[in-house]
Amino acid sequence: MYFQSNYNPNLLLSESKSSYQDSISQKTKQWVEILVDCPGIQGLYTYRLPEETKIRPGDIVSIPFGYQIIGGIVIRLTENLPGDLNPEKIKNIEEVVNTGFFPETYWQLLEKISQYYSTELITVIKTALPPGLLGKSSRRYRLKLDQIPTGAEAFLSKSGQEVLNLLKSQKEGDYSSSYISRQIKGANRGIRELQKKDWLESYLQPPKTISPKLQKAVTLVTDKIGPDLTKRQIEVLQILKHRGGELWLNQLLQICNTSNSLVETLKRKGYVVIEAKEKLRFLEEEAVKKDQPKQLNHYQSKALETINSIDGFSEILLHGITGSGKTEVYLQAIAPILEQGKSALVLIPEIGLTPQLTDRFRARFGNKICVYHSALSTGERYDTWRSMLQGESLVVIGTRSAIFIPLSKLGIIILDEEHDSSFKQNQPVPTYHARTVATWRAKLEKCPLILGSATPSLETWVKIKENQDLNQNKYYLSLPERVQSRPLPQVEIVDLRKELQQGNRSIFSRSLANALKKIEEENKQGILFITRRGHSTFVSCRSCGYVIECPHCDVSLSYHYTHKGATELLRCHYCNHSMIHPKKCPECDSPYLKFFGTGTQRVTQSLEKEFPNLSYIRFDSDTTRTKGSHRTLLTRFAKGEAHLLVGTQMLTKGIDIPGITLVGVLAADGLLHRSDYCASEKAFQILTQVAGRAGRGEDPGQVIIQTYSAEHPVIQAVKNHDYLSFTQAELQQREELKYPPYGSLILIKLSGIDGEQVRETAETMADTCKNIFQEQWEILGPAPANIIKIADRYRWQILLKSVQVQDTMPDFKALRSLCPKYISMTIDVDPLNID
DNA sequence: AGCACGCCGACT
DNA sequence: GTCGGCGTGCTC
Repeated sequence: MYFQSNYNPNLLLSESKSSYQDSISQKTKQWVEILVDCPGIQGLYTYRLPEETKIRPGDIVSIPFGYQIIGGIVIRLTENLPGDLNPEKIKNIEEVVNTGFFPETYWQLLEKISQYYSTELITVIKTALPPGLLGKSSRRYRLKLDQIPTGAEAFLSKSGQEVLNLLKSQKEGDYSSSYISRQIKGANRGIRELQKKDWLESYLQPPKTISPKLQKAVTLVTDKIGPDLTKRQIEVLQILKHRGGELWLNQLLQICNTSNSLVETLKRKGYVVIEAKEKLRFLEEEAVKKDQPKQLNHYQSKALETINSIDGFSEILLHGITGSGKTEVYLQAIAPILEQGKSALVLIPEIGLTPQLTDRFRARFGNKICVYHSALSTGERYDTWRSMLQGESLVVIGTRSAIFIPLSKLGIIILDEEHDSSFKQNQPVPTYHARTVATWRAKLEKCPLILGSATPSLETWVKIKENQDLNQNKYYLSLPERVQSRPLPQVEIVDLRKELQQGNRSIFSRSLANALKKIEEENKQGILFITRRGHSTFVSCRSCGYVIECPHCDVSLSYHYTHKGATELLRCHYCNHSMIHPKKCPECDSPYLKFFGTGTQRVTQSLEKEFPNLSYIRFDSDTTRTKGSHRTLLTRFAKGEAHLLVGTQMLTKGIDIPGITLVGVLAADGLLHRSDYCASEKAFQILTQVAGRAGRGEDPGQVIIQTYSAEHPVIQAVKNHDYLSFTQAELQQREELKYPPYGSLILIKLSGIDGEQVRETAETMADTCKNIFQEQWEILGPAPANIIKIADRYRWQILLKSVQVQDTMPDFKALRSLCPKYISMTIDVDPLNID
């Protein structure tokens, strides 16, 4: 009964073991796998389920663990004891603390991820749950006051006396172990001494599963103003009403400059209620001015109409050109969801880069907005998770990892900029793609999933656009027009080869130079976009050609500029090794050691020289490292403090500043020539996105793209704003080679200290792969990775390619057992980067 | 995280 | 010899 309501066995877990079943068979399942979770340890342990106790996955329990009692989450019930555990040693579950915290489908989702991405369930859980979500018991000490004789100090060591005196200062003689240790150094000795004398007892305080910071909130419960109110009381009520009917008590007192007794009277008279609520940090975000839903254009309202008509699971591609008002559609699609008391999950590529977007959500939904991303402090993240426990309807805006937030009653999932590669996790396993996980989650929660983009990924395009007629759960919605029918910017392509032939050695072509002049004269604003190719700002000797390389990786070091007068540093982008920029060439002693490449700094130097009157703001990873600096820089720019914003990749996302009339791309080539199968797609997306920053206001936009490959199909497609023919040409190539979205890829990555050993392992593994996976997978490699050494580890890889899309991945157990301990092996399912 | 177990130096 | 330092490893 417990799991059947939302559980369709054919949906996700067809090949899984019997982990979730109805409660009738619970009798035979006396073993429970529990996720033990406190700072320091997070792992699965098996416990015995006492008879008569009923639990289901997701319940929070307290369990004995070692010498303490801690909190845990029930993951699944099993019949057989895993591994070689001795049944005698297994302890009972102590108590069920909380039931129904996690949505029923949550564990099915995690298990699906575990299977598809070939990752241990526990690793998936660790990725999904913030550590220390549950409390653990704390050790406390209490004096046995009646046993302590007067003058006891005389029998004690110095440490013992200190502990005794500290405990005596508390009226119960009771303190936590951590408090005592903090107050007295070497307290352990004293504690043991007192215990030995039987003057002290120790006990465990059970975990407080939820340890909310409670604070009193005042809520208005009626609108009428009765005759029983004093003038001052009416004033306070009106202030409260004006502020949305609910405030923290201390805030109210401060704002109204009044006292507790007045509010108590209001409570007694039945105008307000005071209740202790969990204090949540995100509610204290600065207030943003409320805004109202905007008038939609024809396409927007048609899209919204379709979205609103959907009930249950469906995948919607919202293909809206840059500036077409996708966000407004999201906002109005979410509003009815909240009215139904449900929640919405909004995933975006990077929070820091899009303060404008979160502001717009705040302005519309106020404190129902909750922002979640990986840069949150543990405390902040913990708060967000705890607030889910409340079951309130919320709008969570977050990055990739927010797909794991356990919102109950999820009403809609939105992935904005769905083509963005930051939705894919490359580094630790599971190498999940948030878009893929979102599809599963929407399916499980029976809610719509909106994928929004100006340049949809080919996967999404094929999946939804080309299949929309076959499957009623798929919708293609198009916003082909900018809001208020503003035109897309003119895109001009400048061939840098011709510039050079005609004697222009500046990094600015004549076209771009003219446009910059115009910006200066007319006091407009623009963006200069630099495509940084991995390690473009390498340092090389002009005399002997020596290039300074990282001693640990197979790459050249990049020159890093922080600020004027700072030590000049060279840094490795891969292992973060850094060294002081040498004055002379280490090889030939020549002083002509210079850095090459078109980094941001190089551009700003040229800018200062050629256009001394143009002011600019640098916007790259060097200037935006600190928290909130994106916002600061963007606000300054939006206020018109500078003519130009000069930066890299980051400029492509979420910048919506009406004043921008010019977008210049200095050298598009860095994006064009890469070995990845999806290089063209990415280049097209990035260039289209930057171009789309221009002309969002009253004045029309202009885009100038400088390149050495003017005839490249990507460049031509960007020039013509032609998503469709670019996509068709690209898809044809993919189909011929059976690359995604027409086939599946799995990348097996091996690395180790000894290059020869890694190579050998890679070879035996590739042979094994050929034996066991041959029927469905073509095995490419082994081959050394593009950058063969990173952080002193040599890297080899094997690529598995399937000529059809696979939705279950092969079992890699046999392969894993072939991997020696000293070689690390990761399996990247649906890799985006194959370098 | 705790706590035990175990292996080394300084003391009644 | 033993007490107590802390380095290592386990907790179903």
